[in-house]
Amino acid sequence: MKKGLSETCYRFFVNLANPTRLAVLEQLEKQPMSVNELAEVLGQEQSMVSHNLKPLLECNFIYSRRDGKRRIYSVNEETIHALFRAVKNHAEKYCPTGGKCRLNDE
Amino acid sequence: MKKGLSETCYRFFVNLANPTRLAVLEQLEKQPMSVNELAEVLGQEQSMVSHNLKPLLECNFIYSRRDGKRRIYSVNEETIHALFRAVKNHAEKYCPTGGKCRLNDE
DNA sequence: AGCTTATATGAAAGATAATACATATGAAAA
DNA sequence: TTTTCATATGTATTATCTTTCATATAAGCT
Repeated sequence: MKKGLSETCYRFFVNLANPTRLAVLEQLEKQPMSVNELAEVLGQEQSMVSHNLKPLLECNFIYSRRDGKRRIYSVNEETIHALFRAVKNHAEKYCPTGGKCRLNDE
Repeated sequence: MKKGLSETCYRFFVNLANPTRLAVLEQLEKQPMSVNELAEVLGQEQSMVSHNLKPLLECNFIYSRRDGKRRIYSVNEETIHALFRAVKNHAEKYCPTGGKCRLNDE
């Protein structure tokens, strides 16, 4: 198990399989912002957002830079945009209901 | 939390964030096969593979058709190929070590 | 019908991750 | 240098997913 591409994919998808982290990415796609701003926009605690930023940083899904005592996070457009587009394409064709979607019977 | 694209993405990525399911997809990309064949190739129990096929089916990542008493599974090339390519692209640029990869410091 | 092979399902146990709370670090201003 | 604001980290609890084992369904053969 877990060999080759599978293993890379695993780390990749585990990282993305989290509502907070996805919401963070969605926000950061709109504009770069700090942890506190993210926390406020998402209605989550600062520590929780911070915890979730870490794995996103480690896999280079987002970047960060200092700005005085704040730290501004921005998204890796290239990867994230390609990814979200792939999901969107799939969803439009195969998940019409948005929920459980078993189009093909038998 | 979990609104709009985020929610769709969540179901999507949770489904993929599993080594067994990824290995299944990787195998099915090579060729369509049955549960028992998958189980043998992957060195996993039949029931476990079967359990993991279910969510993949529900999200239309794979298809299935009867073949006598067997059931043959095949992959949704369109979605899965696009996805794996996106991961591969990202990995080549941002995950040189394959493991924890924090390229940008500060 | 009864037997065999193939696959799916249920449920409990075990493993893993998410969350909240408390606290620590870090940067800048007074 | 102490105070304040911003962010990060440690840890324990809770929640969630994975896996295994036992069993059920399903199809075809004798």
